[in-house]
Amino acid sequence: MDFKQRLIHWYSDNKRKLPWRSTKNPYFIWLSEIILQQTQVKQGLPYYEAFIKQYPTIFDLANASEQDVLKLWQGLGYYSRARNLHSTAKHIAFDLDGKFPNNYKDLLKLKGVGDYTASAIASIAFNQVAAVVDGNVYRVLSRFFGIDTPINSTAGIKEFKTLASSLIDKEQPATFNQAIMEFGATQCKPKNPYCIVCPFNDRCVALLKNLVNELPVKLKKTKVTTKYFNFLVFIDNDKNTFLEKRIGKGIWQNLYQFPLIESEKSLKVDEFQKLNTEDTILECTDFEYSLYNETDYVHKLSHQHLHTKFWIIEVDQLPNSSIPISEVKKYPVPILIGKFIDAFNFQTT
DNA sequence: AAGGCGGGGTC
DNA sequence: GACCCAGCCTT
Repeated sequence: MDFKQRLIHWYSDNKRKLPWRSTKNPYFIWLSEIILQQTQVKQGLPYYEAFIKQYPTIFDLANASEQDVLKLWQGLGYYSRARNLHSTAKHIAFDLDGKFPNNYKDLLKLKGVGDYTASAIASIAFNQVAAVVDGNVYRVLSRFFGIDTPINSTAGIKEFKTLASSLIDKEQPATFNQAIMEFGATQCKPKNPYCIVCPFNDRCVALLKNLVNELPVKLKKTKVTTKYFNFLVFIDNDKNTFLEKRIGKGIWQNLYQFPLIESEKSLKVDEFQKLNTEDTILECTDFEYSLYNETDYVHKLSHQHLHTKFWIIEVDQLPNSSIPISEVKKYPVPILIGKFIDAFNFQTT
């Protein structure tokens, strides 16, 4: 049997039952693919279920507010996916009259849809012969063929795309694509792959040359920067607080947070007080504050380690731009803020 | 071509 | 700790 035959045979025996595998609805396929970008099935699954329940059609999603979409996306990360998802839903619903693009070329034009996702939707929903290359495919092919071209180099991206395109089963592209990804996810894993029972262990170059742990090759490592965040949790006598919307280009765009002061280092209580006195950040003159967490909570992102302090600031009355504490949970917030809200008992204040 | 963008899981 | 995950976008 050749590669594709043996792979598809393995898939028929070992595939997981996943909800997006029992539909050809391009809206559902698209939704699942966006959710699964850089996200493991286990983590994305509950979000997929929540989205199809809340937004059964692309028109439901298009008619929602971005804030509501972000709220449902809360905790999944890479929030540009949610913003692009909503934007593209509106585009398809209103500009394209609800007609989902049905080929690789047109799918690629959609915001948030790159080569991988366009290939996935084209093959799975429309049976087009378009090879997917995701992290799983890079790993499977680099090991099976013993290719050490860095997978994130321009040459590597091109080489693996060409290779996958030459291997894909033209009679069943949807099955082939899902099979090779499933194989990479559950069998040819990054660490401790199941080579002993692998259907390819008679001719996997990496296994035969003892290079399984060396492949695939990836360039560079991400440099992590450390930042110091001070969130100001205002509370007034009427149980109001402040939230601000994050704008600009950085992390958590369009999500909400307690007013933030970034500092060069972790602030002690007197340093925080000095900062406020000098900069008159707190316009209210009559207030009491306390530090919620004595030791920084360290929130780790891929590129940033956020050393975070929450300062509780009690005042008599906040301006009209404040919101009732009871409404805080309506706003999409970073998981860091969400965990604080859950842990901090507003009622006792 | 390089860097930014989340949060969770594994080893 | 380091690395990975059904990648994409901007510069």
